[in-house]
Amino acid sequence: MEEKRQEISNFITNFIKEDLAANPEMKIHTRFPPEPNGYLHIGHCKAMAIDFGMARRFGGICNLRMDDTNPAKEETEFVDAIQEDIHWLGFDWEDRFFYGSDYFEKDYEFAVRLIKKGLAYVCELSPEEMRDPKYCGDVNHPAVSPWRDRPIEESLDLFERMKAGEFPDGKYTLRAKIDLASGNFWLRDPAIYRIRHVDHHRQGSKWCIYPLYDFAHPIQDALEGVTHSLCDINYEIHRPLYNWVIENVFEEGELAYKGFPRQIEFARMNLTYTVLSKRFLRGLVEDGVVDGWDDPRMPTLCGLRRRGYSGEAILKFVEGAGVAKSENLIDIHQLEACIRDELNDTAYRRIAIQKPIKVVLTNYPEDQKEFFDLPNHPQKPELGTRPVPFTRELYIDESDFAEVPPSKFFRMKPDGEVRLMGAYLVTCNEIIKNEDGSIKELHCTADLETRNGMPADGHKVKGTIHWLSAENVIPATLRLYEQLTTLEDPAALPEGKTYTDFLNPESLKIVDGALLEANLAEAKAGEKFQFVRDGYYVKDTKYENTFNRVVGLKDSFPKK
RNA sequence: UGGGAUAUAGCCAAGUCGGUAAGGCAACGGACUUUGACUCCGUCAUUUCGCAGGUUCGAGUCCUGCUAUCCCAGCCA
Repeated sequence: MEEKRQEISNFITNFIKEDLAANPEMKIHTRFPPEPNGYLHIGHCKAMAIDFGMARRFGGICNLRMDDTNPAKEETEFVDAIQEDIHWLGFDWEDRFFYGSDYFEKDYEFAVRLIKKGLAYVCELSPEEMRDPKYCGDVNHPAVSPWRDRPIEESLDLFERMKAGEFPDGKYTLRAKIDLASGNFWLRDPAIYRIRHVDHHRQGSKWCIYPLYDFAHPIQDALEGVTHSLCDINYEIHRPLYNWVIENVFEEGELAYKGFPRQIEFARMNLTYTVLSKRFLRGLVEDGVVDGWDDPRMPTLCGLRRRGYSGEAILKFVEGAGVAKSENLIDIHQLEACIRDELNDTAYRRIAIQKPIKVVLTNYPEDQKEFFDLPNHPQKPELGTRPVPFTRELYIDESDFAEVPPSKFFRMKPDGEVRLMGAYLVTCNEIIKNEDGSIKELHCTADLETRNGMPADGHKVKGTIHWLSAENVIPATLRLYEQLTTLEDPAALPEGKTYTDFLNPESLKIVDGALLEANLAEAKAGEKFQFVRDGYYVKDTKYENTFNRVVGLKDSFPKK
């Protein structure tokens, strides 16, 4: 099974195989470079699975690197959360944990090197001017910088003074001298350093100039010995710039392999009904729409974890979705199928009654109590059984009774025989109603000749329902979750609308007054169960006697 | 209109030298069932791989020309 999964090929493995064939000595080295400006969500899992997965598959290694070159956006608090989530998914960077900011000194040296080579210059176009067509050009006209031919010595001096803090934000930039007429805008002398008088979360006030991604990233990759820099397809257009930096910054012998690191891009993953916009998610948290970043409805890893997803199931999903370059919108059913598969195999079965109806067995002695052993898992006897008490007064679920049954209704109905799972066959004789016409209780008689649900004469009984003795219940709260928005394709947001316009008002349904098997009071937070005929639940880590539904037995998301 | 990319079933996706369209999800039948679950069996691209031509004994794979969609002009990553 594991081996088969390893054998699944995609275009990235093919590229790496080629590279390996050309460089038999090469040890595959990748990196996962999240920016610590938020929580990891399921979209990040794809990159993580590819970065760590490729290294694992080819016997190589994968670094973890916090990409923190923009001091204005990054915070220390996210760093720990990111590491925890990666470990939770089962990946490990061993001792190779880095920060992009570790390389600020080197970045600076390399920038100086570029200036000296005449490949970078200090530009003093303001941000506004940079956006002005007069200077930035357009598809048919090249960009212009009046400072492009500034003498090397002058650029060197200005750059040093930029570093020394002599100038305000935005006054100067360092630009790579590449091609102002390129059709690829990222080659039109991109800025590689900017002035920002902002404290960095790790470097404090040491720096007031910071390198930009396009300059810093290839350098980080190269310095760490990364051979394959795998990233999402947005960076495809940046690849020529990535290669330019690698080729022009490093001297002969400074790189482990000629032509490497190599950047390879893949399409990011989109999921139906799942908005991964950080701004939207933050808004939900700030506006109190959800419980926090770990609200079980959130697509964050901590949210999915609290919902009851396992890292294994999420990875299986990501791997099943595949790796390609085409735009995609993956059906959320595919994620659900993965966790349902796992839970069906591992979850202990317990009984929960969402909406109780009292049942009185009129022919069962009031002072009698017996125990039936119910299996913890129908297909796995090795998981054992538990004794479940049975008495004259029981509860069944509202949905298991129909006063006027539709056709093919095999559960409890007037004068119909039904099996109480693992116990007796019973027949409903009488419906006792409240004054308002609602059902107060059902009076039934049990066929006391049956044991463990098998009729003495062997006749077939189609319906089986679950039940709990009135002496064996604890009140509990069930939380049933649906998708946060009603938008099937998050990319198809109608013009002028925001995701908030599509919030699903029924994304959380709280069922109070449910009855659970009393032994569930002792369940540990995070433990998972299947509640008979209802779905898979996990004991909420935040609330007493509260269970979050992970997935229903069938789908929880709407059909088209 | 400049540059970059993508196009195989309802949704993903495999398809190394051209050799006769994997797999998963979803769906639909049916069997089984002490969870209407699970499991099992079957169906689900055959004038077909965005469209149109061409090369070839043979094309999803090669060539030519179209079309559609997405991304790019941050001193974000």
